[in-house]
This record gives sequence, C-alpha cells and structure tokens, in this order.
Amino acid sequence: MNKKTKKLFEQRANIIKALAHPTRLFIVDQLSKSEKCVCELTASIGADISTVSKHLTVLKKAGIIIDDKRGLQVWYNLKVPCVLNFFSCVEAVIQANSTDKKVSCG
Amino acid sequence: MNKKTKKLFEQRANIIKALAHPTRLFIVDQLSKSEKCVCELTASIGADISTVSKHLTVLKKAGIIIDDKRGLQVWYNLKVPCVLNFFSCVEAVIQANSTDKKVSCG
DNA sequence: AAACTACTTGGCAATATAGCCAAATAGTTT
DNA sequence: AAACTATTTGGCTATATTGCCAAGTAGTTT
Repeated sequence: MNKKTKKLFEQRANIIKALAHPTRLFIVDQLSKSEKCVCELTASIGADISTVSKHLTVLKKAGIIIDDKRGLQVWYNLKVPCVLNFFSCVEAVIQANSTDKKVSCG
Repeated sequence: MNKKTKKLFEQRANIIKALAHPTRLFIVDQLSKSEKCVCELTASIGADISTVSKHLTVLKKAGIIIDDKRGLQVWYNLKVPCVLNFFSCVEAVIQANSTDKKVSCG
C-alpha cells in the first residue's frame, strides 16, 4: 500500500470508526428522527452527560453531525443524512450471518 | 436505552467496528475486485502476514468475508458485497467535511 | 518422513478508547 | 453579581485494539 492509498483508507476508516460504537449509532438514529439537545440524548441513553458529550464530539469531528448552540442548550443535527444508508447495509450483514454462503444484496 | 435496543445497536456496532480500520477497508476493496489469498493481500498491504491474518479473522467473525482453503492457500471472498455501499456514503461524508452546512446526499 | 509453504495462534508491549467524577465554561435568571 | 442550568473539558482507571515476533498447524513436495 503506497502512502496515497494508505491516507485514503485512513481517512475513510476515521469516519467509519466514529460510527463504530453502539451509543454513537443510537445518537445517529435519534438525530435521524429530529434535532436533539444533549440533555435529551443523555436521558434516552442513560449514561453520564460527560460521556454523551464526548461521543457527540467524536461524531462532530468526523463530520457526521453539526451542533447549534441556542441559549443554554446545544442542539445536534445530522450533517450527512445518508449515513443512514449504513444501517440497511449493516442489517444485510446481520441477516447474512445466519448463513455460511455468499449473499446477494442490494 | 432498554436492553433490547442496546443489544440491537451493539450488534450493529460490531459489524461497523470490523470495518473501522484502514487495512480492513483496503482488504474489502481488494476483495471487491476478486478473490484473494492471504499472501496476495499481505504483499499488497505490506505488513506482517500474521497481522493480515488477524485482520481477516476480524472481518470473518463479523460475517463480512468468507474463507475457502484450497491446498496450501486460503482464499478470501466478500460474503456480503453490499458492504461496498459503505464507501459511497463515506465519500459523501468526506466531501461534506469541506463545509460547515448540512449536506443533502443520496 | 523430512523439509517446505501458507497460514493461524499465542504472547507481549505500545497505543487508543470508554466512562466516570470533578472542575471549568457559557449563557440565563433573579 | 450570585445562583443556576446545560454542556464541555481534564484527569484518571479500566479495557480493547494493534502489530510484531515466535511458535504451532495443515497441507504439499521430495
């Protein structure tokens, strides 16, 4: 792998890495329904608010979500809604995991 | 997050986690072109063969690739080719990273 | 059966990630 | 300006991941 190729795949991996955590996937799922503030997400996740804040930072740094401070609250939104396409693909893998054979999927 | 929801997102995260590494993304990319044996992948990646083998194990455990031992060599194939859809989505995020605004994408 | 090839597994050290608590910051209300 | 609310950041420990080397396994050739 030459340096250019390596950089390309590192860049891609960084984005996927940002999604590679159950809490962060949950956040993306929630934001796909509507804008949420940190306290709302914290309530539905059930972890420390500092933990949730750090997860949000990870997603923000990866360019997946955007924040908007209004008054005391910070509101988060999906920046690239097509990340939701990930889910259908992931579901296909989950389905496929019940077989040993190659799977044809959309 | 109740237990059921938590399990669902953990399951999804496990699959995404398997893809969240530059070398493993490279492997998926290579396999999308054609079946490859470990030595071929090792040559193009340029890491220790044991390292490559472990990455392949991760992808296999996640149900993304399948192996087929023939003679001395083990041949790997994509099991769920639609994981390639990940790439177009990831590229959209990379594109979007040049802007602060929300992005509409396919 | 001994030497060889292709690969996997074990073990270890280095590094990264996760989650909590406490402290800091930013904005609001009184 | 003091008290309050929402969020972020720092610091720490626990845990997970990565990559190399060495050793083991499986199949092949001689």
